[in-house]
Amino acid sequence: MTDTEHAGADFVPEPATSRHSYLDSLNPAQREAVEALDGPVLVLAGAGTGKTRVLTTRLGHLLTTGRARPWQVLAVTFTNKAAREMRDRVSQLTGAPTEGWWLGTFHSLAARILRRHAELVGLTGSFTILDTDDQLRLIKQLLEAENVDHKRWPARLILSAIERWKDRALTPDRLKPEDAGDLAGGRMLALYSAYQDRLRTLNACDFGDLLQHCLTLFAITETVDGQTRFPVLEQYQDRFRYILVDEYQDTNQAQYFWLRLLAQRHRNLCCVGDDDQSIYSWRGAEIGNILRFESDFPGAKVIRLEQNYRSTARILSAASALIAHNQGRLGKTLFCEGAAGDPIVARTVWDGEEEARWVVDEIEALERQKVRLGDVAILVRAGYQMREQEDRLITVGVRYRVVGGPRFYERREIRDALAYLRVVAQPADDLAFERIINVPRRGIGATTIRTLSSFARRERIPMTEAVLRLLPTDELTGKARRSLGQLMQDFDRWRAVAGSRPHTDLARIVLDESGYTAMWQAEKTVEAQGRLENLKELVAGMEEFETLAGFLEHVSLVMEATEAGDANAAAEMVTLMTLHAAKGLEFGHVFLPGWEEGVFPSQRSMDETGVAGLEEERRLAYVGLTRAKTRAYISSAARRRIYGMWQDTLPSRFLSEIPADHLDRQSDIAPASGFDGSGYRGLFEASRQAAVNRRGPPMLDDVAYTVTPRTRPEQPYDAGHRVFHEKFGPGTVRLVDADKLTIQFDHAGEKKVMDSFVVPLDQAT
DNA sequence: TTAAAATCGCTGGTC
DNA sequence: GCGATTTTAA
Repeated sequence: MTDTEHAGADFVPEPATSRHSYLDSLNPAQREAVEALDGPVLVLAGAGTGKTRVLTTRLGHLLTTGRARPWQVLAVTFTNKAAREMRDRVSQLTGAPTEGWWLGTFHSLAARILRRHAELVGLTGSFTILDTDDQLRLIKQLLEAENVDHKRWPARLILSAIERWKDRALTPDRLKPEDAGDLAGGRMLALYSAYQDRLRTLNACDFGDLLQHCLTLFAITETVDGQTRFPVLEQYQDRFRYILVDEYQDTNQAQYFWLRLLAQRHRNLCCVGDDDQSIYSWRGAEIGNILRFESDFPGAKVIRLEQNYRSTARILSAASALIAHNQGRLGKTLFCEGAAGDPIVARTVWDGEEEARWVVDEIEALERQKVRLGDVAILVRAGYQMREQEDRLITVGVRYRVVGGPRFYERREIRDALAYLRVVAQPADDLAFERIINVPRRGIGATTIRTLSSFARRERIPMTEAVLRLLPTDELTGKARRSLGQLMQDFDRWRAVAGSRPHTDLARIVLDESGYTAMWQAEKTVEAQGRLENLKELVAGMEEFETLAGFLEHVSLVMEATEAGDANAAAEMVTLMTLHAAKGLEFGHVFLPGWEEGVFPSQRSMDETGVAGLEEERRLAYVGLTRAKTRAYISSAARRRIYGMWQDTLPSRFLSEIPADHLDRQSDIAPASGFDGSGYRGLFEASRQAAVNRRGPPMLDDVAYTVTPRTRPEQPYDAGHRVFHEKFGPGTVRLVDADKLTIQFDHAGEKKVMDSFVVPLDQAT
């Protein structure tokens, strides 16, 4: 391995015998978690028990004691934010340089491995990473090509089926027809295969592929002296002497395989997580991974972090009592040394509007008590609950921010600009090409695009290649033909620029010469003005990166939201977000509106996955409560307008699962009847699915990679043959030049066309 | 090609 | 009941 990984070699670690002052401030369990370096370790870190501290200290400890060099440690997180935080804190702790560390998200680390061996899975090192938009566009095309009713089987649904399979490391060849059921009218497996084929043609990956292709690489074997070896896998197994994983309860099956294979050699795998905070099953997370840890890794040491440093005793007991209603959990007993604190306010109000009024009134009261607004959060179950909270906050004039809004890189102008750059960097990136082919307007309409894409698909070539092949023919008509010719020339020129000038210059040139900037300038609206600003910001943001490819990778893997407001302003704003978005955060005062049956727990979640769904909702409630340091406020409305219809609602069963003496029950209306689950129980049983009782860990067996041969129907034509062309009608072949035919059409004159556009006349019926 | 009309769907959302 | 997307009409 030749790269910058040895940059940390000049860092001299302390001898292992010296005292490490950073250990002194840890409690015994934390200290044990930091010092148990060898063998498999599971750190069960309850909410607010100093998990991040343990993770970073452990990582620092590995390096300071000289047990491992930075490039021998693999540290994996789920989000870029977590990775950044860990990187910052460890380098602060050890003073070691951070280059060359294998610290990052699953996807960025997998991409790093994959880029080095891309050829082995049929990609090149410059492969593109697609986002959801690209994926959906691709799937829509495939649905059309496969003649699937896209009303009945929306692209979103097809995509999520594919993603769930990838989460479980199920490639198309590992699926049986019954796995797909009647999805896409029985065409689902064909669609999945076609999707993968198409990605390979595009030299592209989706996020799932980053992991999946790694597994394929790891499964590559060779025979040396009659012994089976795994050349790629062993290389990384040898390298990573210590592996550290954050949020292990959120790992999916593919990630589990990936970790397990990498850890097999040194067996120094430390996973940190909390089964009670597993709230992502709907995107493939397997709580079973953490529940099974001890049996997966025999001899594993399990360390429980149970001392909570965040919340009051009241909040902690309430949350513990609530989560105790779950069956499938490893079990922890959280305790704290702080004050008992106030009971949780549980208020019943008449409707949603009144609820919002109450929440904001309470926030104003807190403000009068000198509580900073930055220390207050409103956590909702679903996005649709945000509006009425926002309305009220605006009416009253309380400053707030919404976490999880639209992101910088998801804005239209940014995606357009990136699409141009992607095509420059990678001519085979059809999805990017299609995005900008007629932006700004160039007179290339739906018909032209359909011609191009069907030709490209038939020939198994990228669209830009299809354009080049069709340009010298008459398949393309006047306006479209001229603009496409121009566009191809432009891209050639830009690619030359890419080789000679800095990529920020390239971006300016491309946006300018393509007419893209002009397009927004022509629109004299405030919105267009903002878009131009964003484009400037994009180009400015590119400065940080050395290469265009580096920048593009950053964009696809690190999709960061740019902060709209200043950081100092954020300190004085109420935070409004979903419970999911709140995981890992803490606030002095937490408002939890909408605790009603059907809303929270969400009816849909219970309908779809029964008891498992309910337990996940309960974990979400646990996450919500444990975000609060000093006070929590729960509210439920007696009726609520859902999808425009008024519905009477019952208080959430979660309220009745919190011991009454921890609650300060307040009500504006007649006392609400508590939840009595009797009517529901049968339903839950009936809809219980096999989600939980999955058997032992499935093993990764050998997956051989096969290249799909390029198939091209042979259609030998000769001068004199009678043929039929969809657009030009019947004609006679005059000249044959490889796949290009010159044909004298009966009604349309002489044209040059591609052979694949015509059929022998006797077949045309 | 654009604008109006109709339709859909509606839990969570990182990489 | 609302907003985004898609279809249809001009």
